[in-house]
Amino acid sequence: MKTAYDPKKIESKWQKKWEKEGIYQAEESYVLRPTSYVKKKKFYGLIEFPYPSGEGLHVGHPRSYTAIDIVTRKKRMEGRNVLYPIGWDAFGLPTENFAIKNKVKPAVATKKNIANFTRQLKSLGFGFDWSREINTTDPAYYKWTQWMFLKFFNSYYDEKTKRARPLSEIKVPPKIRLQGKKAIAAYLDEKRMAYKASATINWCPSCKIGLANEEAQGGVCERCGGKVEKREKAQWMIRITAYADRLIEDLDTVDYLDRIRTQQINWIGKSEGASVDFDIEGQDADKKNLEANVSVFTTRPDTLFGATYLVLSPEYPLLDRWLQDGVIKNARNVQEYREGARKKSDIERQENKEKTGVALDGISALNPATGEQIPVWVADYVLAGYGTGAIMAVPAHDERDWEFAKKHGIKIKQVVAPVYVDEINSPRENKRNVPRRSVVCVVKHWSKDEILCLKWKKYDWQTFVIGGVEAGEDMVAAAIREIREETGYQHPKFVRILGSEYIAKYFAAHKDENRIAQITGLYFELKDGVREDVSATETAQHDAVWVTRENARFFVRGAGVHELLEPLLGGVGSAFLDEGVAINSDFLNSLPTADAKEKMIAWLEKEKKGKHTVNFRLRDWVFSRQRYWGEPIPIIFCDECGPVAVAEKSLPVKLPDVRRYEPTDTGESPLAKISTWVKVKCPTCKRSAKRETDTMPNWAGSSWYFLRYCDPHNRKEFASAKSLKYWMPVDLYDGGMEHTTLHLLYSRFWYKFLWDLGVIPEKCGSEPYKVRRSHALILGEGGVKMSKSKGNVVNPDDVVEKYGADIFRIYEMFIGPFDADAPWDTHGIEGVKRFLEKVWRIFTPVIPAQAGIQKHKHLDSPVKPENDNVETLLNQTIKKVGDDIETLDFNTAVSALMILANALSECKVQSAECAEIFLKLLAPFAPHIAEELWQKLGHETSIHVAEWPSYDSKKLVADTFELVVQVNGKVRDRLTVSSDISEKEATAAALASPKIRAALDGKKPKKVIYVKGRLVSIAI
RNA sequence: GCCGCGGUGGCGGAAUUGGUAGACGCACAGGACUCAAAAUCCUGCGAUCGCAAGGUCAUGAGAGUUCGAUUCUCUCCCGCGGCACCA
Repeated sequence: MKTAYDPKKIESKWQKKWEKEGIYQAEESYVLRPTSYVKKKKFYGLIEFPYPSGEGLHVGHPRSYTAIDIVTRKKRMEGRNVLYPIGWDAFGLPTENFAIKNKVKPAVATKKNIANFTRQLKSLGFGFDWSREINTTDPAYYKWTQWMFLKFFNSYYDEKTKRARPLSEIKVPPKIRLQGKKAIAAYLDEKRMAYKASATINWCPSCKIGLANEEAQGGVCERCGGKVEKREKAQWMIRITAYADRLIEDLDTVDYLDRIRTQQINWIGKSEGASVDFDIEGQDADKKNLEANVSVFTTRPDTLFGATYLVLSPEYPLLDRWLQDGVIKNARNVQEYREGARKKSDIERQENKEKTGVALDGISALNPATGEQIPVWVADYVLAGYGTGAIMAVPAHDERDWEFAKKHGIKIKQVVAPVYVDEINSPRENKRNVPRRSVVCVVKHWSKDEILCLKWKKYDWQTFVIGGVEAGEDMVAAAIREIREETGYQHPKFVRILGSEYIAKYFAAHKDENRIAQITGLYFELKDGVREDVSATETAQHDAVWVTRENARFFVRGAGVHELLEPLLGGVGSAFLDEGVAINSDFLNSLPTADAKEKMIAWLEKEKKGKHTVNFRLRDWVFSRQRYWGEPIPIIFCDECGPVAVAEKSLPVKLPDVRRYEPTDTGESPLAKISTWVKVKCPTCKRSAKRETDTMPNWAGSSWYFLRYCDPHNRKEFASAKSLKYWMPVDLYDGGMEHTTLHLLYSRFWYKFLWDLGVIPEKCGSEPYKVRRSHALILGEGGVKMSKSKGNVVNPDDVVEKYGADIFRIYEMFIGPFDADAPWDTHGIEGVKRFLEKVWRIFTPVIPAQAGIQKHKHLDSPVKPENDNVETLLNQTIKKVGDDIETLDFNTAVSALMILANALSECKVQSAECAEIFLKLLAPFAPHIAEELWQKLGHETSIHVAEWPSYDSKKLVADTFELVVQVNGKVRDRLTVSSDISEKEATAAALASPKIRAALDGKKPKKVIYVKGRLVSIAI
């Protein structure tokens, strides 16, 4: 009797059995069962452990979990010792807010939410190893989070070895040691990896919490979406910036999705340049000469000659002193401006980009290159937090400075590059076959008001191609006139180059098609041969100058000159050109031919006026949260000893069980009110002291959870070295893009730090995750984001209730490419339902007849002879499904299974062998139905520990194939031919075809191309 | 503005190193079975011309390379994501 496919009947049955038998439990690395091998290869698959919110599972969760479930199931079937763990990232705001609203304790709410999540996850049949379940709010877990915080507290970053080291290893300079205990302590405090400092932080007034930079992207709170304010507050900070370089460099050693990689690199924002010291001149109220200098950071030291003023951010520290000492004469204006800037929120600063500022009266700076006195300004377009908080402004070469200078009437001076043209050979020859030396100059147009301007001496110019984005036709005409006069050359050619369209137009007008190719070649030459990163777009947006002349020297004005010309020509210096005359050409000529930036840095270093500097956008990690539901920071403040670490043996510092835990407006943690908890004795001097009352951000617990999974029940260590050596690094980690600059960055940093200290064995490598992939969103029906307010949220419980786990899982895999957003489609899931029903129908009737597993040598031939034989398709499917799982192309893997099922459904009789293979391929995707049918086939052990099928590579190709015959690229005929057909035979067959003969129409083929196994292409 | 990704039927999406564009699924239409419905099965399904055989046009637009381009190159347009007064 046929029974209908009823997921409800089978799914919970198998879920219970699998759990009871523990088939998904990872084997310990060191406890070996008699049946397993000593060197069983491991596979560590990881998903981001969920935050157990009150809302329960979202349909987005299973997309990630099913994907990694499929991969790990395949690995298990391939004989790997698989670790696919699960746990809870349970500290944090949403639970706390939920608890406040519903008047329950966060711990209680968490427990309830976890129970609900557990039920939901189990109903989906994931192969998680529940015996390793962890929970960040469990004191046995956060004990180690606190322990690690103390590692940060008690370590410093050794710049020489580029590694974090224990603070005990630091060598305190004798000078400081002589100053006594306090000085030593202060010295050490400054070096700590975790340090408390007063800083301007992002404060969310609605969450009443300080946020890390990463959590306040775009000036908006990551949690509630509200506007973020600036607040001055003493905060625990973690020195992630020390690792900025390594966090970029080591990306080369791992396999991350490209966009994850670039996003991290962007976020860290490395830029290389120089710091330049400007001497400041001025007098204080007592007419005493000021002795001060302002250091700035610039990525364009080569434009130093063009620096015509200096700008300080409103928060610049020296300003306070100068205002106090009466150095600044217009103190009132300056103070007013600073107040105004301080009040502005980040958003206001972003929205209103008009450049405001105040000149500092009574102060000037000296340009170290020109020796010129330049004004000093305060303006809020300079950010306090980046670089030194001050800049040198080069209005001729920086848009922002340009805008500011124009508005406030500040002098603008260009840096001009003289160019030697004899360094490059032309790719083409002139009419007399003499190799012509030529040069291509691409000059960025830096403002709308200025036009590219050429200065030339009396040279014998032959050809010019000149143009400018903003240059009008009249400008070109004027330039032609000028060049005629100057050179006496009567027929210079000018083209306004804006891209190939313009080139084509120009030369089409002159009926000179040859030239088009030449010009196009020019661009290729520029791109491929000279400088790769001059993109086509860039080329089009720049003015181009093309000059063919030997030993010519000319000057080109405009920003970007050096960048673009240097690598091309190799011989450029920097000089400051005023009114067309190179004032400082002596300096220029004294420089060797090398990169202008480097030359300038070398000069600065020689003159002790600056040095090579690298700057990062990344800031230190703000680690304090003024909320209750987080790990207490295990620090005690003592009036005598300062911040003191809680003794290791006293960990964990448990969260006190309290009645009231609402946040406060004062910026203090609710814990501060619990005096019985706050008052403690100083661990060092035993005097009365106070606990730190801030808690950690929820990124803390998630920064190392993957390590705990390796050895989750260890009471002596966060994980044993042995287990870490075996399991780490994670082989495959999937998570959301939204964590790229948060959790992913933090945890990489955290891991590197522990690795530096050696608490993670060297052998594990410096990166925690070998492969990082990212799933995309599941959108609501119609392609909009799912949200409660739109009422388009799909609840996984409902889907499981209606369709069962297997259909749900396959649907989510089939919905589209794993890394592309896809809308939920209520009809689409019906198709998957039909597929599994079909699978059920195909295999149930045959099974009773063949119980006991007989191997059938020959697979039954399909009903329809024109179908390829099933054996080939079977082998192709084994390959396809296996390969697709490796590359996470689940949608096409499911499609391949459907194709095979469709073919099998046309067979009159099914063989057990074929059924077994099909079910094994299906098992990772739909574990329940595969297991049910598998056991009906007579197996007693689970299909999920059965061996993954292998394919016969000889049987991937069918006996015959359809040979396509093209004439001039168009398909004219298709012939069914034997797979081992030779080129000669194929060509002959093609030419013999009547349709082809008709298409040839008596003409003789010029060329015949044969592509093996595919086509014959005839050109006439 | 900068960086990254993408643009293919009514829809989600396939297409190996350039080699039959539209696999698989959905929706839709017609048919078989049925008293009927559901389920299932069969057929069709990019546009256009044609009774048909077959032809022509089609992968955001325009060009280029090629016997042959969704794929490679160039330009332009549009969408998404990230960063953004980062010097």
